[in-house]
Amino acid sequence: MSAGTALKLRKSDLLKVYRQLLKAYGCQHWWPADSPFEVMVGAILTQNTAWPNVEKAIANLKQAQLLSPETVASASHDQVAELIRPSGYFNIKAQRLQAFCRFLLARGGERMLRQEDTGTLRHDLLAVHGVGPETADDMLLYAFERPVFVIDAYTRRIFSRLGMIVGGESYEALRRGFEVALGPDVQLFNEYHALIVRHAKEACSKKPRCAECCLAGGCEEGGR
DNA sequence: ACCCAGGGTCATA
DNA sequence: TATGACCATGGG
Repeated sequence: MSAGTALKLRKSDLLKVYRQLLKAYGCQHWWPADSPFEVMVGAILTQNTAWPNVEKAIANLKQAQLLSPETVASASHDQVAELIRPSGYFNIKAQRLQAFCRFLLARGGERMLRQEDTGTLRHDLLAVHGVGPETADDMLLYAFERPVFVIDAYTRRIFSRLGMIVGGESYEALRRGFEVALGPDVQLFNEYHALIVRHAKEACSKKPRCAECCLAGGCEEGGR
């Protein structure tokens, strides 16, 4: 629902930050995956987990020929769990992965879901056990190519450090804030979030605050 | 030997 | 509504 006071973000400010990031890092070509289904799997596996661990898990699934909704859904819990072990939380995530694949199959597959409007699709994704706001939005933006702005811990840290948000806003408030300010733009949202992650991961992760940050307002800090 | 990572769910107050 | 516990591996 709408928060009492809608988050006020200026388009010019957001675009300024975007240009700084783009200039510093260049085009990121996200999401790192070979197919939309792989994007969705990655979105679940990367929950609170470092990406290199997810890559190992996905490689295991590929090697076992388990990178399709049908095969994941029909495999045993233990087999899936064992394959995705490197991504952490493997019991929970095996359950989530299989629940999601069952959902895909029950809906007639990815092709059918593509025909839903964005609002309906988002609602349906969120109804799957283990798919929360960020996971759903990763899927919507990077697998379904819908103009949904993804909010994650990095987004909160960077923009609160820049003084553009407080940081404690609800997920929905932030998402709507960015979407309203920028206007629907799949390519922009895609690149923007990719750049945010790139910056957060590699920029000033070792210093509390980076003086030569590519963002003029100052960098995020490493800790939580 | 810590700290933390591209979250989400569930139980309590 | 809002915290806290829990899930678990691997890199710094």
